[in-house]
Amino acid sequence: MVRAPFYDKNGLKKGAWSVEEDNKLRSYIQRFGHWNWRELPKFAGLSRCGKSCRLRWLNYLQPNVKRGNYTEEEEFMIIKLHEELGNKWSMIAASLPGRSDNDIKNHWHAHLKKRTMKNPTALKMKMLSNEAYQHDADIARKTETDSSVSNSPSFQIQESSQLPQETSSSDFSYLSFDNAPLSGINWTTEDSLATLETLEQSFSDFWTEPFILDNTYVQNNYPESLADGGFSASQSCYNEGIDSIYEAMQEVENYQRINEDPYLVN
DNA sequence: AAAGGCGCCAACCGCAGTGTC
DNA sequence: TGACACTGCGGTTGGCGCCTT
Repeated sequence: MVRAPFYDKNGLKKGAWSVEEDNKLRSYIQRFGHWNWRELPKFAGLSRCGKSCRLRWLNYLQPNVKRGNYTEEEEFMIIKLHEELGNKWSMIAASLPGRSDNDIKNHWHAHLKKRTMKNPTALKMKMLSNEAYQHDADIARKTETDSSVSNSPSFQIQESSQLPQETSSSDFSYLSFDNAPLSGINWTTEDSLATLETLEQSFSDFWTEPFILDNTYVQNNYPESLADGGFSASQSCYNEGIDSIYEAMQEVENYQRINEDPYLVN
């Protein structure tokens, strides 16, 4: 599965990471943080280049890294965001907590790309139906009172999470573009709730994370100008993605609602 | 049972953007 | 302001494991 370990001409180790190396890197970063990737391997006692350490940490060793078993919401988000952002894997990853850009990229090439290529119209149709539904829903919402708590997205999300399992799983079939059922996914009420909470969290994180006083995170993910309240090219780049991510969040909410009402989509 | 092909994923590589001197 | 260093991103590759023949 992984490349056999070997040493390059500079004496740097390449290829698969050993458990011992993982432990060294993990314990060093947990203790001291990653202040300088280039220098880090020397201090951590690793014969690796900084890049390799960084990649290993981000894609594998970070405590919050989620592995395998993509939920259908995650897949939907990836498909939707990829349609709007293209191969901006880091942007897509920003809206999927615990998933690395590399992981998402691999999942796209291994699974989702084939599905969308096999039946692109099915995806497009679904997108359009969601947009149409969103439009109707917006109009309906405007007719109701603004003070109603039940109109808040979080309330609706919680409502939809109370759905019986059968209803939820059957209505996700459009994601399976070759008409084969999605395998390995057990859509449960708990999953639904957890995923939606995750999505809410992710959207919330998108706004709040730049201001978290975790110097590691700020140093590596956001330009200082953001924390300073200034403006930069990088900020505009982030802003560019916000709309798409927000739209994708709405799409996910939409099909949760659709699942709630079996008469909306057939 | 063995061989070959394919899928998947960890890891590498090169380039671009940003920061620092 | 230009050169250099560092970091992050996206494309690509190597190779293990599973599946098919």
